[in-house]
Amino acid sequence: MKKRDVYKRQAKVLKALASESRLMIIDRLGRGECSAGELTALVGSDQSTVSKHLAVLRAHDIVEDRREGTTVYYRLLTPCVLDFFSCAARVIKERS
Amino acid sequence: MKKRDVYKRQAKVLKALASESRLMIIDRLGRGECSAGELTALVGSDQSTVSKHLAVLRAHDIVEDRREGTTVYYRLLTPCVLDFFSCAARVIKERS
DNA sequence: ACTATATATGGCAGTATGGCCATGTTGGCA
DNA sequence: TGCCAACATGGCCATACTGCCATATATAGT
Repeated sequence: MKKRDVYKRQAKVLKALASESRLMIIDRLGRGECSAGELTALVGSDQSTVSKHLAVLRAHDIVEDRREGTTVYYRLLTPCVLDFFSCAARVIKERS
Repeated sequence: MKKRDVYKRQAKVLKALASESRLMIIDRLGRGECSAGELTALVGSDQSTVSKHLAVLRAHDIVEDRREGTTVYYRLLTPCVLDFFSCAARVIKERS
């Protein structure tokens, strides 16, 4: 693959994560599966807003969902996204 | 600091990186200092566009600049941002 | 002071993003 | 079938981003 395309794909992943709300969701899912409802309460935005954030994460194969009755449970599909937290923490620490 | 603020700061860092052009710049700077002109040629966008990307990276203390005559040289101020590349690569690999 | 080179900035247009409200869909249960 | 609960989706608005062009700034050389 061309190097340019690699940058493009990496930028897409970063964009999918670059949101305060989505980081909250990912951090929570890093501690285990969780329903959309709980995530909505956690983030504190409108239910539709959180659902859209979840759609973004799904579209990027960062999370996957599982329906059980009327409840939809989400979990991390690529747990290594959690590594970004330590990276970001290092950056924030290093520059301050 | 409140957890919420941590997410906000991390999201800002990720946003600063979440751009194909800025990833190209960072990757290049990871291999050593480089002038704004060279970076412009590398990215291939208008000179003003690249200059603005550099301003974003400066504003987030990801790069710093050094003037020598009329030429401005950039270098990574927080080299650990390079870790994001391996993180992103892992994510892309893990989900495919 | 004048000119050329290297970079930065202001302004604009098109597009994307994030939030909300309203509505649609799906599943469980009477 | 009817209804409620849990999510998802469409539409809309305000704001932010990205690219370009034009212009401003800074430094060197004449």
